Amino acid sequence: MGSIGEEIKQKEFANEYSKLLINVLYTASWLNGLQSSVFKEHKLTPQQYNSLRILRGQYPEAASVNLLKDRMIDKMSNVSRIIDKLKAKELVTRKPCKHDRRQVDIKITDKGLMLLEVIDEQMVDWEKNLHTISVKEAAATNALLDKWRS
Amino acid sequence: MGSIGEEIKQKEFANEYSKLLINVLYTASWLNGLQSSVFKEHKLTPQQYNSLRILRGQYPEAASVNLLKDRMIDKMSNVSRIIDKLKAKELVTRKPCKHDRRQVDIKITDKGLMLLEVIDEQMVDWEKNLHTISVKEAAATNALLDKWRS
DNA sequence: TACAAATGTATGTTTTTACACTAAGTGTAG
DNA sequence: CTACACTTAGTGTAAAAACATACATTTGTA
Repeated sequence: MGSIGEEIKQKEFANEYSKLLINVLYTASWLNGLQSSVFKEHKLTPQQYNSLRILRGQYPEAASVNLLKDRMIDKMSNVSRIIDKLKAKELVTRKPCKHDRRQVDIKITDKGLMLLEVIDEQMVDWEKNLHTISVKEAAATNALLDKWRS
Repeated sequence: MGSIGEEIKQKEFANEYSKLLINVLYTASWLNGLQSSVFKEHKLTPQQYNSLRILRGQYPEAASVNLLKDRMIDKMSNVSRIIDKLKAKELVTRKPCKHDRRQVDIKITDKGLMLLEVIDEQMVDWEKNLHTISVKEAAATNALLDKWRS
C-alpha cells in the first residue's frame, strides 16, 4: 500500500534513481499540501513561515535579505516581496543597516514570535502524522538524502 | 559536506522527523531547480513535462483531465490550463469524448512525442548526477519514503 | 582619487498557482 | 419522465513565483 508506483499509477520506472526523483518530488508535494492546511488559517504561505522561522533563529539579531535567501528551503524565492507581506502583517520590521547601507536589517516582531508559538503548538500535533516510521528509519532517510545530494 | 543542517545553516532540529520534513522539501526544491534548467531550453514547466509524460504513457489512447490530475505529481495543479499551454504549442490535442460529453480526450501529438524523446536523451545524462548513492541505497530510500507517507 | 566590478536589494513584467465558482452532462430514485 | 445529486471540465480573480533588469552602495585596484 502507498508505494509511489501506486500513488501515481505508474507501473514501471527506468531505475531506482528516477523512481527516487519522482518519489521525493511527490512526497514534497504531499507534505506541502499537509502543511499548507495548517498555515492557511494563519494566512501564511510556506515560504513566509520559513522566513519567520529563520528570523526567529536569528532573534534578537536582525537578518539581511541575503542571509534569509541563503537559508530558505526554496532558494529561488523572492525574499524582498516575502518580507513586504510579512511587514504588512506587522510580523517583521525592516530598517536600513547602519554598517552597510545597501543592506536592510530584518527582524521578527513580538507579534511574529507569538504567531510562531501558536503555530508551533499545532505543528507538534500535526507532526505526529509523520511518525509512521521509527526514529532510526527517519535518521537513515535523512542520511541517505544528504548523501544523495552530495 | 552537504547535510541538510549545513545547507540551510540550521544547527538543530527538534527531532529526526522534523529534520526529514525539511530535508525532503529541500531536496525536492534542489531537484526542481536542476530539472528546470533542462526543461527551460524547451520552454516547458515541470508540470507540463509531467503531463506530457503521462500522456505518453497512455498513448495511443487518450486521457481525460481527471486521469491526468490523478497521476500528476502535484495534485493541486490546474490541469485545464496546463493543457491549454501544451495545446498552444501543438504538443497535445483536445477533443470532446464521445461516450461522455462531460469529458475531453487529451492526446499527445507526434510533435509532443518527438519533444519527449529529445528530452529523454538529455535526462539520461542529467540523471547521472543522481548516482551518488548505490542502487541499493536508492531502493532503500524509496521504500522508506513510501512507508513514511503511509 | 577615480573608476570598473561586485554586491545587496528592489521592481516590472509575465506566467503560474490557489481557490472559489460556474456550467454542462450524467445517473438514478421516485 | 422529472427532479435532484453528483461528476467533469473550465473560468475569474487575486496572490505568488519566475526571471530579467535597475539602482544604490561598497570594494578592489590602478
